Amino acid sequence: MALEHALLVSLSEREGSGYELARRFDRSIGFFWAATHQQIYRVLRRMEEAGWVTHTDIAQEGRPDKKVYQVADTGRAELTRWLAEPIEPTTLRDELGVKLRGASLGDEAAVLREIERHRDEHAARLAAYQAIEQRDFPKPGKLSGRELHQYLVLRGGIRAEQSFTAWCDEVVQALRPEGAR
Amino acid sequence: MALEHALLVSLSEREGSGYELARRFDRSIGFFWAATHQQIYRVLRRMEEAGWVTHTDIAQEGRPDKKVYQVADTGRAELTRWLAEPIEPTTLRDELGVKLRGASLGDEAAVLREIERHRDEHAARLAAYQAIEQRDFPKPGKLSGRELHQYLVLRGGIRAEQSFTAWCDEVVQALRPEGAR
DNA sequence: AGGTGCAGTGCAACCCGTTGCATAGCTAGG
DNA sequence: CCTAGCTATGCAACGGGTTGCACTGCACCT
Repeated sequence: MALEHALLVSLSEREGSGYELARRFDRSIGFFWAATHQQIYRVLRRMEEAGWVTHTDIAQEGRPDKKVYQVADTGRAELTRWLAEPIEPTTLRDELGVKLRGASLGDEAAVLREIERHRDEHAARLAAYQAIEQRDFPKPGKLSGRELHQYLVLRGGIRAEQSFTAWCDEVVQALRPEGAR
Repeated sequence: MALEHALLVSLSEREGSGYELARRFDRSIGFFWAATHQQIYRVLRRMEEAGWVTHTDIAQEGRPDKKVYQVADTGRAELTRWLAEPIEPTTLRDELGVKLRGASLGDEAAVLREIERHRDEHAARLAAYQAIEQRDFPKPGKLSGRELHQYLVLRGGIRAEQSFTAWCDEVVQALRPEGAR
């Protein structure tokens, strides 16, 4: 149920097409809620049927036309309603833990390499998030309102990636063969 | 695709019924991959059709009969194959980030209370995991093989909960109204 | 000249997971 | 005595998400 509301949040900040929303997600709400263009298109249509958003067709030169969506009153009301509603705390969901748990039933060295690969990928994401932090929020102490919320969401992404890479390092340290230590 | 393999890992350690597996998940692999009994029953049946597992009916007194599943050779081979295969690094997926991101479009105080509630829940999980750590792995330096892997998975759960509660605290600190600081 | 990549929308099929419900008998507590 | 909760399995329906594919036209690189 969260994709609808994530789209409402994003469209409340600025109207946009499905394609634009997909790219925005990659850079911000996507830290907490990823989505493909397919899904976004489908959900936008459903939301329009429900009257939460409306769209305007925009003709472009040299590019395909696009549908720019705006939040309607009903959508704003729905978002407010949802924000006040409690949600279930989530649990981690990562296949890597399953692999590690089963490592002794297969090629343990391969699992270890996989963990190193994931560590590198998460470290790269961490670096990307930290670059955004430095560039867009150089003085976090002065923020308030919407900007402060955006910053705190980014902080969540940073903390998650830090913690994951640190865990991978712990695992690699513990499993690296004796000779390599 | 990971539930099948999580079940294979768990059944490789010890045979068991769907019900037992559901409870085991709550205490170990569940840190990384949660599952309901419904899903487990369905997947076990599918796995049996594929020849990965077999079951024995066990009659019990005063309790319903149960189906105890064992891993077959094909299942063992499949698990080994999967363990060597690369998987995609995951991204965080938590509605709470979406709510925080949209907080200024609704009742901000309610969102803050929700974040505090989640912090408490995650802190409780952290405490539960740490209790398991103390009880089952008092001397982690001496572990190796399967036990070491189990311990490291638990460490992943602990780190994730620590990092999440710390993030919630950061958010609460930053958003708490001036007077309350 | 040809391939890659971006911008833009969309269909169809599938898989995974959740929710609500049903059944059944035992045990423990109020 | 009755209700709640545990053990144990399962059906049916739905909703969310992923994957593969299709079409168009421009820009850029080799």
